[in-house]
Amino acid sequence: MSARPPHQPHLGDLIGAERDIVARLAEVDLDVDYDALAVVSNIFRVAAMARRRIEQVALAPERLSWTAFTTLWVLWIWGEMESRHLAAEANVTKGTLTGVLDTLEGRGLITRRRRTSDRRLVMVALTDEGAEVIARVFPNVNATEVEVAGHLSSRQRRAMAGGLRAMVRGLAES
Amino acid sequence: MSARPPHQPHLGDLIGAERDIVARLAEVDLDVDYDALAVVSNIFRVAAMARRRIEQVALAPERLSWTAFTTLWVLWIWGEMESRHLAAEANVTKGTLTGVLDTLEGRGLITRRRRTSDRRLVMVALTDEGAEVIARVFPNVNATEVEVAGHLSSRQRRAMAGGLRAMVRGLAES
DNA sequence: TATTGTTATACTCTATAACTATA
DNA sequence: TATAGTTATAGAGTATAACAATA
Repeated sequence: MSARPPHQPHLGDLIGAERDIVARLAEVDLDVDYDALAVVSNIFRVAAMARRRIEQVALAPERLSWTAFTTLWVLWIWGEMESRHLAAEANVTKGTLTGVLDTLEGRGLITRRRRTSDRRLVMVALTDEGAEVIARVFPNVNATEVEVAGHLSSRQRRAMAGGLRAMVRGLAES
Repeated sequence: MSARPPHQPHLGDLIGAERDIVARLAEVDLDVDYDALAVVSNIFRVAAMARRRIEQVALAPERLSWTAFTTLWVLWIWGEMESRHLAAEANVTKGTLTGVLDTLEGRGLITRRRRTSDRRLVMVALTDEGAEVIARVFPNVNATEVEVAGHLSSRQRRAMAGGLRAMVRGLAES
């Protein structure tokens, strides 16, 4: 039982929140996997906090949306790429990608060209200015990532990275 | 150097992707914290995959959006609550919450009532039907969480949960 | 017939800010 | 003056489906 009065939820008191959840779910007599709940719900918490911070600190000053940044990043790392692969990498539908590419093309950051061998395909590449933008933005993104992961010991960081990779691999298969 | 030909990115080959990133960032001669990059970017990956799966498996059949589910969940755990606290818990702005509550109220899942002591405040609570819905939906959400976290050993799960809590606490303070 | 990219529709969520009613 | 909730606006993302061009 929590000593905290009702109508005043935890608001950042994570351990207290988790205790409340256990107590409440015991009341309603449901069979719950609390370890899985803790892992997944805290991944959502960290992801939301980190994304918000990156958007405010690194992306908003450059007027880049999250997806626009991801798109530039993928093109920066892997170079010119078919549109369908770019959509898969950036984790957006092809419809969404069309809109994002329209915006980035209008701002002169990417180019599109039809493939001659298969004229259904569109190749997307960074322009010089697009490369300049992502090279300027990424260090600020990484600095925010350092801030986020900096609350871990280096041992914790390694364990986290390993566990996350295992989850990504497992989810990609199933 | 990767043996993978250009124009065929990794698409699920996580280790290969991370190797490509290291190689490419060395080329452009930027000082990068790869540990922080790996932790944060893989948190985003797992969060996106898990959220998509939960939405498809558990929420879509009940016609609940992610935020609507979160709202019902918070009310289920902590009971009747001031609207401003509910917004903070559900991680949405008060404007967004107004819209979500309109929808849920229209479907008879929650109620709103003005506080008489301070008539600026609105108290939000589950209806009986709202409690039935969340009690029916949550086990399916938790089952998906088990699927997501099930790719970890129990030792990894504990390490993950601990690390994530440390990050949440650290981010909440700074 | 199947695939790629584009277009269209409808919905959800976001940030921001103005507005009201209350305190 | 400050606060809580509502309303309004514009933008970004989603799913779904229809469509034209191409294979």
